[in-house]
Amino acid sequence: MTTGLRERKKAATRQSLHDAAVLLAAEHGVESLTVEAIADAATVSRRTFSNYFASKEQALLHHDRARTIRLVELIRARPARESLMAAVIGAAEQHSTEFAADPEQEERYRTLRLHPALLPELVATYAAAERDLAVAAEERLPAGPDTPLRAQVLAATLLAAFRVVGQTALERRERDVVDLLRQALAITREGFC
Amino acid sequence: MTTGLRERKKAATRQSLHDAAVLLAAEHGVESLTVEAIADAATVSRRTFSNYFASKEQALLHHDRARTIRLVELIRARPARESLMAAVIGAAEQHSTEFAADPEQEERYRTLRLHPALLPELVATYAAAERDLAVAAEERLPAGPDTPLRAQVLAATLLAAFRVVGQTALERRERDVVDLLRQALAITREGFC
DNA sequence: TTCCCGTTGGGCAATCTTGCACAGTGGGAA
DNA sequence: TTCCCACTGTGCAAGATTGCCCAACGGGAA
Repeated sequence: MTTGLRERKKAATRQSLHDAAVLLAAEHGVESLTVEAIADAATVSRRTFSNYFASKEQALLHHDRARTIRLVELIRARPARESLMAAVIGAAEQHSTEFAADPEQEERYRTLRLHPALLPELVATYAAAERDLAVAAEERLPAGPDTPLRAQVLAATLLAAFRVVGQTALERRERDVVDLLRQALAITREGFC
Repeated sequence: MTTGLRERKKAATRQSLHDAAVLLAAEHGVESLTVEAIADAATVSRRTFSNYFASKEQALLHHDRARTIRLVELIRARPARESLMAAVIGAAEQHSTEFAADPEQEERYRTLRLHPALLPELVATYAAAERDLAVAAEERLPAGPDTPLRAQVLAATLLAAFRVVGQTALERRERDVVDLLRQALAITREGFC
C-alpha cells in the first residue's frame, strides 16, 4: 500500500499484460495468440512484453504463479511459533481475501488454465512453489534426520491439496476457500493415518 | 495516425495531465491547485509533470495552446496556391473536426480559461501563435515592401477573430465554427473597407 | 527437399520516468 | 521583523520502455 509509484506501475503493467493475454486467448483461441497482439492490447511494445514474461504461456498463467508465490510468502510470514499446519491454515485465510478478480475474467481464465499447451508452464509453476514451500516448511518442523524428506513430502501434499481446493473453488464459484482447505487437510489426515 | 507507440503515449500523458489539472481546478479552485495533486491524479511523478509543463498554468491552458498550434499547422499545410483567406477558411474547417472533447470537461474548461491567474499564460499563448501565423501568412501574400507589416497585421486580426469565434462557440455550445468564422471575417472586411 | 515468411527471444542504444536532493520563493505565525 | 513550512523548479543517477536489430525456429508452398 505504501509502495512507490514505480512499483505500482510495474505491477499494473504485468497485470494488464496478463489480462490482455487471457482475454485474447479466450476470444481467438490459445493457438492463434501472439506476443505482439498481447502487447498491443496492453498498449506496450513487444519488447516490453519480453521484459515481463519469457513467453505467452507465462503471461497466461501469471495468475497461478502470482497466487502460489503469494501463498508461500504468507506462510513464511506467519508467527514462528505456529506449527506448519496452523501457519498454512492462517495463510490460506489471508490469501482468500486477496486476489479479488473480475468474474468474467475469472470465467475466461477457468477455461484456459488447463489447456494442453499451458500444462508444462503450469507444472513448472507448481514445482517451483513446491521447492519454496519445502524450504519454508523445514523451519516449522522439529529438527531430525528425516526433516528434509518430511518437508518435501508435506510441501508436495499440501500444494496438491491446495491445487484441488483451488480448482474445486474455481468450478463451484466458491469464495470461502478456507473451509474447503480444512476439509482437504482432514481428508489427507484420515487417508494417511 | 501512423505514429509510434512512444509518441502516442507522450501525447496521452500530456492530455491526461491537462485533464487532471482542469478537473482539480474546477473542483477545488485554481488557487489551491498544486503540481503534486495534478501529477498524482494523472498517475505520474511530480518530476514528470515538469518534463511536460513548466507550470500549472501551462498545464491548465494546454488545450488553447494545442489548438492554436494545430491551427497554424493546418494553415501551413494548405496548398500553396490558396490565398491566405482561403487557407484560413480551409484550415478552420479541418480544425473544427478535431479536438472532440468530453462535454463536461469542456464545461469545466470554459469556467477556468479566463481566470485572472491564467491570463498571462493565455496571452503568451496567443502571442506565440501570432508570431508563427505571421511567418506563415507572409508566404501567402504577394511580395512587396510592406508584406511583413501586412502579414503581422493580418495574423493579429485573424487570430483576434478566431479568439472571438472560439469564445462565442464555447459559450453557445456551437459546433459549426466555420460559419461563425465566415461571419467574423465578413464583419472584419466590412468594418475596414 | 528447399525456400520463404511469420513469430519469437534477446542485445543494444536512445529516450522517458522516477526518486531524490537542493535551492529559491512566498505566505503566515510567533 | 524573523522563522517556518509548503510549494516549486531543476540537476542527476537509476530504472523502465521503446525501437531497431539479428539469429533461430517451424510450418507451409514451390
